Amino acid sequence: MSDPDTLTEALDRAGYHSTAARRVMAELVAAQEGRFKAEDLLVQARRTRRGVGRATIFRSLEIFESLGLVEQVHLPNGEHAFVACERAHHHHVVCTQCGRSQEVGDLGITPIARELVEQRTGYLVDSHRIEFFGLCPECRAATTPQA
Amino acid sequence: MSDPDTLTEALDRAGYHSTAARRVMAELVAAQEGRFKAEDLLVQARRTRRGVGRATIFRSLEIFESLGLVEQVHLPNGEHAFVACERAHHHHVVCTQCGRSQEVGDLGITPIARELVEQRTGYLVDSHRIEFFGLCPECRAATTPQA
DNA sequence: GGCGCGACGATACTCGGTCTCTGTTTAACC
DNA sequence: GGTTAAACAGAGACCGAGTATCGTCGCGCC
Ligand SMILES: [Zn+2]
Ligand SMILES: [Zn+2]
Ligand SMILES: [Zn+2]
Ligand SMILES: [Zn+2]
Repeated sequence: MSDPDTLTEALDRAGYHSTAARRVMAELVAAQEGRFKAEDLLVQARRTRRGVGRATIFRSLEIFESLGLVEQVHLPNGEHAFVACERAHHHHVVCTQCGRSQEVGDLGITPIARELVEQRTGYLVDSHRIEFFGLCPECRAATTPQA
Repeated sequence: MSDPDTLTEALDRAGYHSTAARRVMAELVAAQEGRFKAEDLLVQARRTRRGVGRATIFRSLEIFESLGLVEQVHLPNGEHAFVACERAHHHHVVCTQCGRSQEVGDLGITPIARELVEQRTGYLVDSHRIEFFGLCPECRAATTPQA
C-alpha cells in the first residue's frame, strides 16, 4: 500500500465526512509497511503533526476494515495487528521476523474448502480466515547467508 | 471431546505433575461442547468443586495447547476462545450461532498452499491458521425449518 | 453565515491476560 | 515413611488493548 488518496476517496465514496483525523489516518496507514498495531499508529500520529486520539484510531480502523481497506490479523503470539488491503478476496502472509506482509490471492482454496468442509461436517460455511506466517524474502536471505 | 483421562494421560506422558487443579481442568475441558472461553472455565470451576485460580486456568490452557490438546481460535468478532482437539494437523469449523465446533482434516490445503504462497510471494511459510465459521447442522435446520 | 448532525478527543473504565510472590504439593530419593 | 528440591496453585497487583461517555468542534448543507 502507498496511496493515501485511495483511502480518502474510498471514505468519501462511502459517504463518510472528510476530516483532518481521517486524512492523517489515511496517510499513516498508507505509509505502513506490512502489519502494524493500532498502538503503532497512535505513537506515530503523536510524533508527527497534531496527534489523533486513541478512540479515533480504533474508530477509523473499524471503518477501513468495513470497507475492506484494512484487515485484522491474529498473529501467532496472540497479538492483533492490521494490514492494508488492495480489495478482492484474499489472504495474507506475514513475516514473523520483520512484520512485512503481503496479500495472496484466494489460491482457489475458498470454493474447494467450503464445499469439502460442508460435505464432511454438515456445517454451512459463510466465512473463513486464513493466515500464513513465515519469512519474507529479505529475512530469509538474511538468516541463510549463502549456505 | 469427552474423555478427561486422555488429557491427564497426555500431561503425564509429557512429564507434568498430576495436580488437583489440572485434573479439574481436564474434566472441564473434556466436558465442553465446542468452543469455550477461558472465562467460561473459570466460572464453571468456581461453581462446582473448589474453584481453580484464574492464572492456573490460563497456565493449563497454555500447556494443553502446547500439547495439541486444545487450540485457540480467533472468532470473527475478535474474541478468543478454545476448542478441544484430537491431535494431527487439522482446522476447525465453528458455529457462529451456538458455538459448537468440529475439526476438519487438513483438506490437503497445506502443501498446495505452502508451495503456491512461496512461489508467488517468495515467503517461506512455516505455519498457518485456517478457521471456518458458519452454521452447524442443528442451527442450520433450526433457522430453515423446512422450506 | 448559521444549523444540525457527525465526528473528535480526553478521560474513565472494562476486561482479558500476565506477573509476582508466598505457601503448598508433588515426586524422587533415601 | 520421612526429607528435600523443584514444580505448582492461587491471591492479588498489574498491564495494555479496546470501549464508553460526553462535552466540544467541524463538516456539509441550506
Ligand atoms: Zn485474536
Ligand atoms: Zn521479513
Ligand atoms: Zn483442533
Ligand atoms: Zn450451531
